[in-house]
Amino acid sequence: MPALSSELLDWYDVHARAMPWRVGPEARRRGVRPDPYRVWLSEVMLQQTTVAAVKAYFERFTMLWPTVANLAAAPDAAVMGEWAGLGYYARARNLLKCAREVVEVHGGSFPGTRAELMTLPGIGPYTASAIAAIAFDQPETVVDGNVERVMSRLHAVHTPLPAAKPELSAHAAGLTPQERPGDYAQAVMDLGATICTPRSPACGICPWRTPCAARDEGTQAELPKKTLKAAKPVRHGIAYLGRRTDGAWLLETRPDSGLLGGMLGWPGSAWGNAPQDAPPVSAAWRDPGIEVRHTFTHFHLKLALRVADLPADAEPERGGFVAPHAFRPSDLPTVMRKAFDAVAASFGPIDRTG
DNA sequence: AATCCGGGGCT
DNA sequence: AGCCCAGGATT
Repeated sequence: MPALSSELLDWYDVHARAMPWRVGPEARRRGVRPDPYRVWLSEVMLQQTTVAAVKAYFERFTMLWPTVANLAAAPDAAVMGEWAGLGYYARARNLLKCAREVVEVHGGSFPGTRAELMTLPGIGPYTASAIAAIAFDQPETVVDGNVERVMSRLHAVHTPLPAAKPELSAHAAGLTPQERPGDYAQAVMDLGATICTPRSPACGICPWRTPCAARDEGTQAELPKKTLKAAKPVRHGIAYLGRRTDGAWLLETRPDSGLLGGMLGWPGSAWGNAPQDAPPVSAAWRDPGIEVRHTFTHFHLKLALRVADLPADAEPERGGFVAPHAFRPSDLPTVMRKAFDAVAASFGPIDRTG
């Protein structure tokens, strides 16, 4: 009887999904090796993010910056703007730090061991193992949400997450083969993404349906168990969308740390239990009667809006003016883009007579 | 160990 | 409307 890993690799040989950053099992057999830069970039983008959401961003980044040296040389604002909409913006800040460290400390080549990769910004236990296994074919064990789910079912682990993490990691490590570790790592994650899904797993076509302990019990849809999460509170705020007579928008780059850190946004109040006025400049602010709703990781936001036409000599206390040709709504994180989309039509044509 | 960080897809 | 996440940094 073949080892469990062999059965999964056989399945992967047939069912591996094509992805822009992936070297499939067939090409690997011909000796093709993945570019560590592309593996790293894709794995960082895939942190807490689905394949469908990542694809367009990956294509755009690799077109603009084909090598890690190209990315390292890019202006911060360009990278943050291209990352806008993908979320978890600390990833983008660490992406640049990491690229520059690879160039300056490692001569432009990613280190090939898990331990060395772990020292780089934005590369933690999961990503270090993924790069070592996929790009450098080292027998490292990859443990992400998919693997935890697959292991909890294969071994019928009823301990709730996150307490079960060590146990699930141990199960995963016990299955990692010495042969084709890169393909195996991707195979387990593909299995979790396509067959061993959170709800309604497709056990009938699963390559591990026979050894699966949860399927024996009929508990596969209940696993992994999780401890209940706290309910999300509602916060309120006000955002100010001001446009000068020459068409320039009043925007600010947010502080490097914290929520939406380093991203472009509309100046506004702090977000708390109740909305409070905090105009960035004295002006005839109007209430368009529109409320933007947005949900972050740990709270719901209800954002009131104010709009104003600002005089040519306006001197705001916060933020700066961005000329119309330099302003791309796609540079904004989603909540800020929602605010723009909600009121953009309420601004009239630009007065070019000054 | 607990908390802080987006956003999209699914049911 | 609530649920699920292809995690890492910070404290």
